[in-house]
Amino acid sequence: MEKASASEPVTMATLARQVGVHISTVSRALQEPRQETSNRTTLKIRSLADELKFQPDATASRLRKGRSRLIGVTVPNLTDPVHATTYEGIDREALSRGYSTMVIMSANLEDLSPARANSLIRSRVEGIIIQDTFEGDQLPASLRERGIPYVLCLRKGDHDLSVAVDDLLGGRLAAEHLAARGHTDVAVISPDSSVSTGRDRVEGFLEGMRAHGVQVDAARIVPAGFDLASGQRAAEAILGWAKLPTAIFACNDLTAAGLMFRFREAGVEVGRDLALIGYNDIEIARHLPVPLTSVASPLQELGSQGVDTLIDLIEGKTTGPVSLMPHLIPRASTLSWAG
Amino acid sequence: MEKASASEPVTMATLARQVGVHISTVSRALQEPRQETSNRTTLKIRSLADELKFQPDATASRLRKGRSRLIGVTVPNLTDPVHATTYEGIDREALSRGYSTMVIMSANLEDLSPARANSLIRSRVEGIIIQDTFEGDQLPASLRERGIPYVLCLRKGDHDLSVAVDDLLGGRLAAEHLAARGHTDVAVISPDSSVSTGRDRVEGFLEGMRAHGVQVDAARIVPAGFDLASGQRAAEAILGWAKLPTAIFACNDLTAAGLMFRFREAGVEVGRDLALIGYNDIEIARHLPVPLTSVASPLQELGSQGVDTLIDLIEGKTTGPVSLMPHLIPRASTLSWAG
DNA sequence: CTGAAAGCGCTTACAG
DNA sequence: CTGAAAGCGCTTACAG
Repeated sequence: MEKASASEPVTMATLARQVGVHISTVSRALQEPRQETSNRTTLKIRSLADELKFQPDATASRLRKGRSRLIGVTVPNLTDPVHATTYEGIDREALSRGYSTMVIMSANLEDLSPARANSLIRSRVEGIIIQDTFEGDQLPASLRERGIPYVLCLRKGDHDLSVAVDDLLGGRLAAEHLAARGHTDVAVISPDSSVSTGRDRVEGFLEGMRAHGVQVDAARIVPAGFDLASGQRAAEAILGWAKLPTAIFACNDLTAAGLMFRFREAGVEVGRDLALIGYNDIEIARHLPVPLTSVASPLQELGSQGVDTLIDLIEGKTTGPVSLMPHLIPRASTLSWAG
Repeated sequence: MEKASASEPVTMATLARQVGVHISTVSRALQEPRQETSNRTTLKIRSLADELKFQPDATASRLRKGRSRLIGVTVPNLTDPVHATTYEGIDREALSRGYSTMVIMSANLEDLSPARANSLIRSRVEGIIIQDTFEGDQLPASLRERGIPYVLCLRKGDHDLSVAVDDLLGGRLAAEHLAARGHTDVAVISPDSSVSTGRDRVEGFLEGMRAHGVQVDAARIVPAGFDLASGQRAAEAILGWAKLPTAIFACNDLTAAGLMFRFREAGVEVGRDLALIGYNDIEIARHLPVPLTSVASPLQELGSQGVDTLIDLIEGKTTGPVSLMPHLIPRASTLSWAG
């Protein structure tokens, strides 16, 4: 509650004065990583720095070195556990590589124009991980033009280096799982088609079903978002159909949970009456009343590879896109269907 | 993919040279907020800045001004929607007040010592919002000693300015709701008692029940965490009791969901066989198979008040602690109990 | 209004 | 090893 009287901030000049050396000597003594030494001056400087709890001004150091060791991250929001988990992976890896991260939630901004990176650019981040790209996004081109290294993470773009899960494969895995269980009348919940994850999962699924001789009727593709409420609305729509499908691929775990909950209200038991597959295998999936079969994405890993790729770019190393493998985790929501 | 040839970065010096004026004139012309003007030089500078997509180096500006306009935030993690939502509220308000935020996830750090704020201090944040404090936390004292303004948000501490929901009241609301429905045999799921939210909710609840003449047996207080899995474990434990309670206060929505799911597996239907109350009213609460009665916390509001309070502190204004009111949202999980 | 100078707190070649 | 100087990109009192 009480605020210490704002005493003069401790700078290297303070330490220099008190030890009686030149400021450049202080700077050298405190250089990270610290070398083992028995130099008395160095030791004296370090112990005084500890005592006064000196923290060097990163602002000044960045300015002088021309390197911020800062990575910018743009996310749509952090309340979606998919984005939060990926960002956690990014931050953890960035820390271990000696970088800090700065995150921008585009949900908190007025518009999604390239301007959403401006505050990051002003902070002179060395590169940007774009986790919130969408169809028609101008940001990547704008960064390319300015020579700022960037990587798309989670979602892909048409002409940009991306670190993502192979969502086409994920969709196919879901299709194969259902096809192998004899499902031919299936529906797909298609989340926001302006982002690659939604599009690819649906496409991979349709392709996978086709490979098994099943053509999914366009009328059985239901548009939705990435959340619970839209899953419930989708269930509502499906309940109005003349005939229920025997299986549904939801492209997203929260959406799947919404479907499951709404169906149950209507007396349709997922697993028994209807097979259901989610996507990402977030924590809740395995804990739902009927444990949810889901295509697991290695999200933490995704974030950490995103950082590694970006740092390669920053350091001028050659790198390529990264595509991580999803895998399907079968659970009761697809296993107890009678057929 | 291709990286633009890293052309010379555009600085104010670049603009000055091209327009043929002194750099200080450029600085003045680009000062925010921009004044309307018809000064030709100013207009020329601004249009060149736009053309070259000049973004002033905030690092340099911060150093010179001695103000970073940066707020640090420490959170335990961001995968918990409670913390993510609060942080979103913080970031939104900070933006609208002209500040940026920098977040530290303590889950990504080796230890929780006061050192978790060091990178924020090195970045010269003007103040810190501590969202992850716990019993015995040394960080607040350490910041006080250094004269760095800070506010506890969400969780409270013993001697620190905090912006929090009145969790004692929240616990009491839950107790009153249950007592009014005739429950006398109740259990409490007590999350991590090293954080104030857990302690206060339990204490308020016990007090509220006592006010209605109900003494909760210590054996009916079950320790747990803030997540689904620990709710399921708690349900497991309760299912082993000789007699089930008629109502449970879970202190957390995810924990409540875990209880609900595990009970259902065991044939115990929440709402019908057992009343259940969660806390925070996160999105999932209303969407659960049995909609969950929950004590709603205004988390976005909490974050935004946290920022306002911190900025008051930074600007040397007098402020006091903020306590926001929770309110109970009754749903089926407590309404259909037969009594 | 504009220019010239000083300085924010560091780091780093360059001498000694 | 240490000191002295220059400079990173800004901003801001001070002159003119």
